[in-house]
Amino acid sequence: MNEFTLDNCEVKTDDCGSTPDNREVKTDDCELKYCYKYPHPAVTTDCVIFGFDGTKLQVLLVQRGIEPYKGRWALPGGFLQMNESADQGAQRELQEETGLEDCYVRQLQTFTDPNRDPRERVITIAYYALVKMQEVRGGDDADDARWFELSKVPQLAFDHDHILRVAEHTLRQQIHFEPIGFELLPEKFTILELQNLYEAILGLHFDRRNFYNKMKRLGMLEPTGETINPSKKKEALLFRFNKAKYDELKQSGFKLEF
Amino acid sequence: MNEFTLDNCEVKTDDCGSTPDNREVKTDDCELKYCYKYPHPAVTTDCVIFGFDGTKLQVLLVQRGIEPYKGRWALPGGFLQMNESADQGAQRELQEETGLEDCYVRQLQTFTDPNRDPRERVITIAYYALVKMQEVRGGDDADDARWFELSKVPQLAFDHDHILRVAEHTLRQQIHFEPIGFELLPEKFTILELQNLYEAILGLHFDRRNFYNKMKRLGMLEPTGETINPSKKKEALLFRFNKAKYDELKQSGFKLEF
DNA sequence: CCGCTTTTGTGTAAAATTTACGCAAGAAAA
DNA sequence: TTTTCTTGCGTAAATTTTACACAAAAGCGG
Repeated sequence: MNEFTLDNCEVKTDDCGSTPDNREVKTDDCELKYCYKYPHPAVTTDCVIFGFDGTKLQVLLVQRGIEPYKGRWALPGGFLQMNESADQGAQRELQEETGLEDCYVRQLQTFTDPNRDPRERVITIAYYALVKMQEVRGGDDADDARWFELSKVPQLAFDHDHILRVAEHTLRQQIHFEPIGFELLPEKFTILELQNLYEAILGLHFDRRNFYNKMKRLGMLEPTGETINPSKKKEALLFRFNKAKYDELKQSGFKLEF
Repeated sequence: MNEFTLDNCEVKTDDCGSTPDNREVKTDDCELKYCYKYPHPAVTTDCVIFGFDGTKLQVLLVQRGIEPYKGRWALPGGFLQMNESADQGAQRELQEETGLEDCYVRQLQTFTDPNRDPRERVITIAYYALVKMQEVRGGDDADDARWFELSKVPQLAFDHDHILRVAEHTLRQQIHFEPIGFELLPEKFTILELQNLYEAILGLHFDRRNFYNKMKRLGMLEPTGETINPSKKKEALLFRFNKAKYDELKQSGFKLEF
């Protein structure tokens, strides 16, 4: 608010309770004090949180405690605060849900169907995040949050099924340009885990030896010298992602393909 | 509004004038009748409209008639209506500005910096559109709309410079997966025009003969039999985009690269 | 009309990359 | 001890990309 007036004016009186952290709060006996000449939609952020267990892609969902869609699983999310950007809002939601501070979080798309929420007009700015599952602490409060294998996600609340499909599609596209897969893996990983991840994201199958050769040639994998033995057969080498090498390659204009 | 109540309630009284088509309307003497318990941001859509003149990429801008940023050029846009999706809103803006009905329009990103509008909190859902410049009629009203060569865009209003940069980047990425270039070309075009377009979008230079061979091998160009002679030297063959062939290739899982 | 230059259509050999496998060593299972 | 997995690493053939060559069409200056 400053020297310019807008046709939609906001009028603030005194405070009337804490600001809403999510859509669950339900109080009707309170003054409606934010008034505009024209209707404004409510704005939320929702976040598709992807994880990887070494074999399959997973997504973190929360169970709704109230109507509408009470009992259904949904993407974690909440109302956008007036003093934060949507990026900050999504990061805040993610932190509340997983305890993680610095993750790969990107805006996905904004969903605006006038009827996507049965209560009032709500548009949601959707995000997707890639996290290392191992570092996520369980749900803060009761266990209303759970990882689901991507192929076993139940029907979700609102249009969240649709949002999830868009997120999967975007992840598939994104991996062609950035090595975002590494955001989903622990610091040290085997080639097989890396290949499983790429196969899970792209829905393709690669020849094990060709995948190995290609990764080696790209030079973005750095041997740790350590080995691990999950299969109880031959020992497998552990690698870590060589970010310096990736940045170097990116500068000289290279294209990441699989 | 239905059986579920939300902590933010909307109260409608009688009508108070037409709904706003854009942020330019300025009336202060009118009742503020849309009230919510918590503050709601205003929501607009803005559209980056790309065109191609055969050599350079262009963008359609409008000149602002009022404060803030009066006189500055800006992306065409306006407030989101409560009964339309953002997609419909963007399409409507585009139609008003260019007269075109069926264009390639995609959501770009939502910009939510709390201070991006000096008047009140406004978030904008940005879109980008690809149009055939030849088919665009001049600005409806006075000539407040103009095409700008991408490299000659002046400083824009609000955060529209930033939005434009994001749109350019997205266009560059998008062209790797879909032959969206054809949306920018007239129905019949020469190989040289197509190459100029790809070079303009990607910021690269290709060898003319290799580009020709690659396009030919992909099989998405269909000779029209006609020729054209813009250079006044040798006649150039005119092609059209073979969408059927593209759809066929897409189904068998091919990747578009340049 | 004649050489000269520009523009366009088409090709081809070498370099690089992708694809399809082969092979052997380590370790548990039979 | 033999078999069966799993993993590390290599290599030849097919395909694609890259770097050029060449000639026909057409304007231009003389």
